[in-house]
Formats: sequence, C-alpha cells, structure tokens
Amino acid sequence: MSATSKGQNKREALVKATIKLVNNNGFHATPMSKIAKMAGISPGTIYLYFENKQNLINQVYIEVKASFSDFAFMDYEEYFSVEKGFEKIWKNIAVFKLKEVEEAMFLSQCDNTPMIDEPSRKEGLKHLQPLLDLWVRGQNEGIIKQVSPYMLYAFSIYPIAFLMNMQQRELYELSSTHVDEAYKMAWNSIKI
Amino acid sequence: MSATSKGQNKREALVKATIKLVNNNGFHATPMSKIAKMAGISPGTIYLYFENKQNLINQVYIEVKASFSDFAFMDYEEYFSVEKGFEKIWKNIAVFKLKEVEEAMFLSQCDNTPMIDEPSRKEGLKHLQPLLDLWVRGQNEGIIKQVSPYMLYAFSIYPIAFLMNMQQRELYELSSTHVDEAYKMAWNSIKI
DNA sequence: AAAAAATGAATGAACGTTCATTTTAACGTA
DNA sequence: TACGTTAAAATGAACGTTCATTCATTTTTT
Repeated sequence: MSATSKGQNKREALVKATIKLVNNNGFHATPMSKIAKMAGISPGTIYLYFENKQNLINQVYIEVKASFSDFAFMDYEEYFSVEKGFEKIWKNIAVFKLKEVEEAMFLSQCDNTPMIDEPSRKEGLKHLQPLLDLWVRGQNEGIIKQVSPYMLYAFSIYPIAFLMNMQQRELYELSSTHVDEAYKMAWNSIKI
Repeated sequence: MSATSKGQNKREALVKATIKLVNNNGFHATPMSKIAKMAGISPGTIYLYFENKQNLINQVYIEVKASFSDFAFMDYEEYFSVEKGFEKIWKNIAVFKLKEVEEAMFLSQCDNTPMIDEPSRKEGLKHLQPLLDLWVRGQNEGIIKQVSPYMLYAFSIYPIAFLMNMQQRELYELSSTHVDEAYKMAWNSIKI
C-alpha cells in the first residue's frame, strides 16, 4: 500500500472519529487523545494532517458540508420542472438527514454552536446555489411564493432537521409515509 | 437589602452571565472563573448556588425554557378559536425569538448539543402542552392537518429558529412585514 | 458576639501541542 | 533478490497551561 493511500485512510479515520466523538460529547469535551485513540493512531500523528484542533474541526465541517451538498443535488438536472426539481432535492436532503444521521447531527451541532469559525461557515454555505436558482426560476414562473430564499428555506428545508432530531432521540419514527407527508407540507408551504 | 434578595441578584447575574458566555464560546469553553467575573462575584461563590458546572447549565436551561414557555402562552386563552389561538402563540414565540435573542440562541445551542443531560431536556419539554392541545382540537374540528404534532411543530414553529439565526448573523433582516409573511406560511403549512 | 455569606489562593487532574526518538518505506547497488 | 542507506511517517512521553472545585480565612449580616 502506498504512503498516500495509507495517509488517506488515517485522515478518513480521523474525520470519522471526530464526527462521532463530537456528536456524543461536543467539541471542547472531546480530547485530541480520544480522537487519536478511536482513529487507531497516536495523538502526535493528528498534527501531520491538521494544524491544530480548531483546524481539524473546521476541515471536518467543510468536508461534511460538501458531502451533504453533493448528496442534495444527486440526479438533479437544471432542466427539471420546478416542482420535480424541488422534489428531487428535497427528498435527497431528507434521505441524507435520515440515513446519514452521524453527519447530519454533526452539521446541526456546528450550525448552532460557536465551534466553527466564520470563514469556514461561509465556505460551507457556497454549495446551495442550485436550489436558490431553482427557487428564482419558480418565482419567475409564478409557481413559488415571492418571499426571501431564507423564508423558503426556513419553511421547506429546515423542518427536516427537526424531524431528524426527534427521530434520533427516538421520540418519533419517520416511516416513508411520513416522509411523503412531510414533503407535501414542504412543497405546500413554498408553492403559491 | 435582605440576604435573600441579594442572593437572588447573584443567582440572576450568574444565569445571565452563563447565557451570554455560552452563546459566545460554547459550554466547555466558558470557564467558571469567567462566569464569576462577569457576574461580579468570586468563583467559589458559584458553588453556593449550584452544585457544579453541569448542574449550573442544566438549571439555566430549565429556567430559560420555562421563561420561553411562559412567553409563548402569554395572553392565550383556551376558549380562543383554533386559528386565533395559534396566531397568538405563534406570534408570541416569534417575538421571543426575535427580541430575546440571547435566550433564544442559548436554547438553540442547548437543543443541538450534548451539553444538557437527558432529565433536564425532558423537564424543559413539559410546558408545550397547551399548543399540543390546541392542535388536537383543531384536528377534531377538521381545521388542522391529521399529522403528528412533531410534523406540525417542524413546519410551523421550528422555522422561526432558522429566521432568528439568519437575523442574528445579519444575513437577513426580519421586518414586521416579513413576520406576517412568515406567520401566513406557518399557518398555511398546518391548516387543511 | 455568633452565624451566614463570600472570598480567592491552592490543588490536582486533564488537555493541546511539541519534538527527540523509533519505525517504516523507498531507493540504489551488486 | 539481499543489503545498506536515506528519507518519510509515526510515535508517545513530557511540557506548560487551563480549569473545576475546595476550604481555610475574611467579610457581612443578624
């Protein structure tokens, strides 16, 4: 095995361990030593891949956010109708949040916490453009409500995070019927 | 000034300081010494009011949650029509989240973080019953969608937290027009 | 003068980070 | 292939700092 691919493995292991431990304990309550142990390497080795703890968390955030965005626009094409396009993206996001729970919870924690620095936050926001574009198109076609994209996001996408949270705390079971219900409510809240 | 009321003041100062510092730095990155300093007392004195740091944060969470709930049901009466009742509660919550930003951000961080222990989380959840009751009544009257209260909450109440977040990060300005828009979207998403 | 409240220096444990040392991989030569 | 040499990667004990918590002492109240 080449040094590079071995390096990739350790980096990957570090990222995975960070996500899991931060989910369970929070950023400042997960020591580098534990991250190292869970990744199966020595504490010192972390610093071959990341500058320091803050940099580690920022990088992990950016990467998870990117992977989320990739997932969100999987199989989405710009020539889709506004309604079909939205359905595709919404359901992608729902699948991600309900199946990739570790990553989704990690993002949710990062987004509601001062643990990520501002540049990395900005970096993570870049990828959502296609959805914004879709909404503008929908507004031009008279299909989507003429309100700020923040409003559209708040009422159609953001609720998924809450459902994920409840599902995770085992307060609520989201069957595929429920997901369909939820999608209808989401679409209903943004369509004219 | 009596010893009791002085004690209350110190306790209050501690609670306020905790909220502010945890908002800015996160739970584990706010030392007891800083909380004490901001509250204008000595570190040791904290332990006259709270068992330890975990207990402090749990208590603050429970109290802020209670104050949020009180605010949510201010001027609400059970004899209100479902629509009027929901509007009252929704707008109360909106005012709280947009005006009492410190407390709202604190709750948002607590709810997305492992910093609060499970019993305190449960404790904080108790107060929302009147809203659930209202929804059940609305469902019986055929006004409110026949879906889980989690779903109703996700699509009508939870979005306010996102708008608060954006407002706080100065990415979005929520005028009273926007609040009305948002209310209509919320009502629209739960009514049949 | 006694009791209650508050103090803040001291304690010991935990953590992020470093770096001298060891281990592993890569390469060149015969 | 086998061996010796060099470079790269990884290690983990040690360092310095920070922090939650305690308690002997001081200050305030009764």
